[in-house]
Amino acid sequence: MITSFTGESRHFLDEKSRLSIPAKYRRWLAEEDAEYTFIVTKGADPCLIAYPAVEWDTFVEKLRNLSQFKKKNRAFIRTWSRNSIRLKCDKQGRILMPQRLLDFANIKKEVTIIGALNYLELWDSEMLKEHQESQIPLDDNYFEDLADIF
Amino acid sequence: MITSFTGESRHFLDEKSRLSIPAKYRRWLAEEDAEYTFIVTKGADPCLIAYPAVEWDTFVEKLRNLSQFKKKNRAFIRTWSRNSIRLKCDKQGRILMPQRLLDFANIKKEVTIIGALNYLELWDSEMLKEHQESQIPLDDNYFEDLADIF
DNA sequence: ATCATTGTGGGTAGATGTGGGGAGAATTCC
DNA sequence: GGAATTCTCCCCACATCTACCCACAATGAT
Repeated sequence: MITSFTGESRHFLDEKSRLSIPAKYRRWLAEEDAEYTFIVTKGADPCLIAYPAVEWDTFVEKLRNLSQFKKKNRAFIRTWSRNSIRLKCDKQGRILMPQRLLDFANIKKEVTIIGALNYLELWDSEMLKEHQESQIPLDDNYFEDLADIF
Repeated sequence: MITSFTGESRHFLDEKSRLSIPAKYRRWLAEEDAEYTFIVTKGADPCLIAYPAVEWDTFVEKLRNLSQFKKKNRAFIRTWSRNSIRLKCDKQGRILMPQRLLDFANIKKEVTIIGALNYLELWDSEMLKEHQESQIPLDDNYFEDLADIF
């Protein structure tokens, strides 16, 4: 188990589409992965998700066990896998972001990186603001539901 | 166990019907197979499948367990086997694609290569866009389904 | 105050994807 | 059987992309 990612920080894409991963997250990763490998994929929300390789491998293990002879499984693996890209930080701790993923999350220049326990969320800062406004507020009902878990 | 293939990339058949295999996939293969051998076969969907030799062997192992005394098994094995071709990358990392397979997948010029964990899918880019069943939209249902697996 | 760390910018060598010539092997045709 | 044709795969070429290196300002730590 990896140290949980928390907090958020604001970074900028440079002209070569490189994005610095905050040093604190890289450091947490270092126990498991000296090469700083992330798997970046499209999120359920309009943002990108970056999994440490170790986390992601546990998903893959399960997907591999799905039979290829079911159409639905094939489509599922295809969709999952084609959108997931294995990216290694360069010596400066940056990741080269494919344009396709940047477009999906509407990332232009300023990026907000959110530590979400076992993964990172990469948001276009503007997008995040808009998205928050349209979100369901975390009202009393939500916390009542949480009570079922804790 | 091989590193899982992920991501997708867009390549072009040249006039000699050669197709470059993305370097990242070749590199992942290199741990197992210094000769970069793939077994290419017709997919269940209208695309081609390229297995690393190692993956192919485990697959064959399973097929061998099917009884020859069932007509359907024989037909299946026959179809599967006759369409499977062992192809080696040339020194530039390209594979010479047999016309018969290209025709099956309707591959003209532009090819989308999808890393699908333990195999690669080769799609004609147009075909992939049109083939609805091959895609699962990244909507709420998709992520709900994910929850069933993980 | 000083020094190390971090995030960002940019030059450049090497890797990568694609095109095409040509030698030798394989196949076909007479 | 032997010649002609096709096929395969090597090589070289070259534009583009990647990831290294160095640099430096801003920040944080001692």
